Amino acid sequence: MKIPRGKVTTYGDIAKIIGQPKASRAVGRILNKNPNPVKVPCHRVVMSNGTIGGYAFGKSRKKELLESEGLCFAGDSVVEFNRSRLDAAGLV
DNA sequence: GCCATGGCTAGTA
DNA sequence: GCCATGGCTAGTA
Repeated sequence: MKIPRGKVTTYGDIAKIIGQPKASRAVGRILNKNPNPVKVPCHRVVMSNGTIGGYAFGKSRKKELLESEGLCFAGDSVVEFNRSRLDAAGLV
């Protein structure tokens, strides 16, 4: 919920924040079960290389949501990923 | 491309 | 044993 509209973060960054830097994959598994999608913006979590990552309702849906928040895609990659990426400090 | 990692589930006993 | 990842390495151009 600390990720604002128009910004994204990564599975790995969330793992680091919770003090378990190797748990990035587990973070994805948990987000997959998000009981309150959109409200809890799991669609704002992408891969460390700037590609879209997964989504329980399909990647295309995830892309739509992010585009509606102002992000752009080139294929499966977020354009200007480093500009839109929230750094770890922003999550604390 | 490989593999460590962590949370979970299906399937067996 | 699967997977909504990530980091590192070998091998190619």
